[in-house]
Amino acid sequence: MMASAKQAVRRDSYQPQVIERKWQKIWEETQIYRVVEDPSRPKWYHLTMYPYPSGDLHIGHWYAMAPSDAAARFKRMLGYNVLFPMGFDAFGLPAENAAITRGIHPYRWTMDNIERMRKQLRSMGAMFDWSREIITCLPEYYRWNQWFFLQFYKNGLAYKAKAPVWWCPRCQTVLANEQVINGRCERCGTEVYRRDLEQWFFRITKYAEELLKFDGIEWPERVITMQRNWIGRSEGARVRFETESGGAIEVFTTRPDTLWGATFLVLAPEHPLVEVLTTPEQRPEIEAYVAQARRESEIERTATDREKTGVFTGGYARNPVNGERIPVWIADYVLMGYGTGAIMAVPAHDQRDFEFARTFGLPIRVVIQPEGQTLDPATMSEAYAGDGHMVNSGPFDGTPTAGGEAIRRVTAWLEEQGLGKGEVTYRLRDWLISRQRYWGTPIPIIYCDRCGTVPVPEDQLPVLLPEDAEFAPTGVSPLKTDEDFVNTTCPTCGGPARRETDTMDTFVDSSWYQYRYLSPHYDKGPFDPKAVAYWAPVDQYTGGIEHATMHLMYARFFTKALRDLGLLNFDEPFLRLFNQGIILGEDNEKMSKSRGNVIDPDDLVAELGADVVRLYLMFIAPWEQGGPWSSRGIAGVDRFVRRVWAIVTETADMPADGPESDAARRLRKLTHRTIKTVTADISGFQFNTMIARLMEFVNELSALRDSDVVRTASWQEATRTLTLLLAPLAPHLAEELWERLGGPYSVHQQSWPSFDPELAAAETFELVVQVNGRVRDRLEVPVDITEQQAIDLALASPRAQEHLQGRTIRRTVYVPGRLVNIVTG
RNA sequence: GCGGAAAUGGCGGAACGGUAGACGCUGCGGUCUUAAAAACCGCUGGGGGUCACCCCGUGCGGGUUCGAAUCCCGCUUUCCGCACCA
Repeated sequence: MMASAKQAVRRDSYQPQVIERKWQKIWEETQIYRVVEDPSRPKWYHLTMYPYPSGDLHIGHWYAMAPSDAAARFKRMLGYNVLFPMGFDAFGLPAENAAITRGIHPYRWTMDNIERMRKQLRSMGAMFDWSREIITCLPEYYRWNQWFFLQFYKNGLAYKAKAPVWWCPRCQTVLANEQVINGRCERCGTEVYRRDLEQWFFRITKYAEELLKFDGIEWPERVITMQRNWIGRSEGARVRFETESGGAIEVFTTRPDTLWGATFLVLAPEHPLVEVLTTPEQRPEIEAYVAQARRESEIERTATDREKTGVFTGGYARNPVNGERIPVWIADYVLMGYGTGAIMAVPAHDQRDFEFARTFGLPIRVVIQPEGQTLDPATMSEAYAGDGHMVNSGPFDGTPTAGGEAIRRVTAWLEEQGLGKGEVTYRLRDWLISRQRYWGTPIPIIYCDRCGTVPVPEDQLPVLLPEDAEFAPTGVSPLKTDEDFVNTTCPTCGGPARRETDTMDTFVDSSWYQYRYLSPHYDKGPFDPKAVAYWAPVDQYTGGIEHATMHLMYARFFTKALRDLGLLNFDEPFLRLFNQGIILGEDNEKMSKSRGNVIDPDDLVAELGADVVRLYLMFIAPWEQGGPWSSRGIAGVDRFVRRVWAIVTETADMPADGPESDAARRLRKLTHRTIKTVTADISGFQFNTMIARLMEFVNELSALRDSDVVRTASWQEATRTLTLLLAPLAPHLAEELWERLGGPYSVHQQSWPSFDPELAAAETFELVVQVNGRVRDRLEVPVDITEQQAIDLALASPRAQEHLQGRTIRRTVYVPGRLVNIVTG
């Protein structure tokens, strides 16, 4: 007897390995996640950032994708036609490194990784529509990068210019920022420097102003702020300073009202006029300084806390507003990439200029006096950047600076005098897309001695990456040395010509992939306009905060550029954005192989099943926050799942022939209250509190497990509802339970349960009685209690009375549904 | 450095300006068992106590408010991004 009962229990215990495999197979056979355009239903496009195929799916991928899947499934149960695609961001540096260090071709390495990761992704049980998979390193994808490049080129959005790159003189190759370790080449340890190279740019700055507008999109405020700061709009004026050695230095200043206080100019070390202005006696020092600056990163150069360095060129310029002769210096904190690469230094009113002037003994002149005090350059300890009135400024003496008044008047005057003009500049720079690498999209340009720069005609796309590339251990791009690739004929004159050997930044691929998913195999253009009309733009985008500025800015730029080319008819690619946090190791540190704190999702799936992993990831913390992994924590979720399994399977075949007792009615109310709160939670991606509510619900069911309530309609409603509420979170578990409850296939084609507001409403609440803001009593009262009744009850409370002894009541504060606060004198 | 964010028990976290610590973990005690595991039940911020009670408590220092974890000002620490990693 005992033995067979135990066996029966064991045979019917929760076996995720069995049910997960079973349902994944059935879902695939019945293609329930395949989606097509359906104008009869509202669409919902949920996009989660596609992974780089680095090798194995790690827990971070799960953390991005599993809750996204739950959100997408929830929308589907609400009746939306939901598109939830997946693909691979397949070009990039690691594949090329594997080729160099291990002799594996980047294509092989990448495709093998994709094969493995695809399997791992399937184990998650997500509703990805695999028929729409995209892989960016395949010609059917990257030819459209080339096509976009050509459209941009034709429309002045792609251009070539010199820009600095990290150069290793030993390897004779360009290095990425991450390949430069403490100023040295990661491969050979040689000290590296920045060298100018002709490279391709996309003119994102044309859209700087529009990119500052976030109308119609619901993005986290912090991302919007970061993008605003990244674009860095400044209003000011451009002013010309004539030099004595010929040529003029143009500076941009946000404070034209301080022009009379400009006592020297500072050029970026890379500024073209440095060469002209430098006097013979200053030359050795200047050249040494320029060489030094080329070894420093921008972060180092612009650090405001380090000691100011710089060198006098020996040259002078004229301050256009007062004719004063002022020296021209160079300093590394001035960057060629911002403004004009030259600044006028006003040490009295700019902190960096002040420190520079103090370091080198340059004059400081006060031209803005704050009201009620007098600044003296000799005794000032820092620059004064506040308001006041102009002094030592010729015709403008006495002009108040408050409200930008002085800036407006001086700018107008500069324009009148022909000395300068009002201007807006941006910190945002044009997007440098050239990479001196093999594993990327070839830039479709041909150089002909006779015809110059010639774009590859559209009908000759794609320009294919040569397969038989040689990967030198130095890292020199194999395209450069591939004669068959480089040598071609000019499309215009038919003469001998050379191909561009630079490839594109992988951010080009990810700037429009959201549209390729809509018609992944369309070959008449980058996307089928009909599919775009139905699905685009993305309704919900989810991914890491690390993409706040670059990827998300580039994708916005692409959408606006494609709109202006007539390819799209909307302004923004992603209507809503959500950034998930990161999962740390059990030691609260970032997961890394060297720390040995990496959690492998494959192991967890094998041991506990995908549903438990999914649930735990959603339970661990608020999704936008993330947090440390805990083996103990996931064991708790495993217990929860087993309890759900036991309660539902044990009572699945129970007849609902019992009477609806008070306990059953209370359960019914709890069921509806749970639907209400859980729906609100999942709508806002509050998965952790959603699961906590479900745990409370299950704890209650557990308490009733051995009572008569299990034989009631209320119990059946409760277990069916629980299964439906779990469906987005734990899709396999829910499907299996649904089947055992006798529900029709598939639980994922059912509607999200709705609640009866009357049943979900509470009948009483706990009225808190405070005296002077401190809790003194709690009273169970009906929800429809009036203010007067609540106050009377509070005043009558013996516990409150104790604290009211000998005091005068000044006032009472009533918060409906919550509390009464009695305030005494 | 610049830009962005965060800080609550032993741990992860919960909390429309209104009961701080839901839910889970850990720990302690118990039920069941020859025993253990599992499962189930109870307790679990600190201090005091006359044990149906009081005081303290949300990184630190101020402020606003009848009332502050929550809002404001000033700090500290930690994390993320900084344009060729993706």
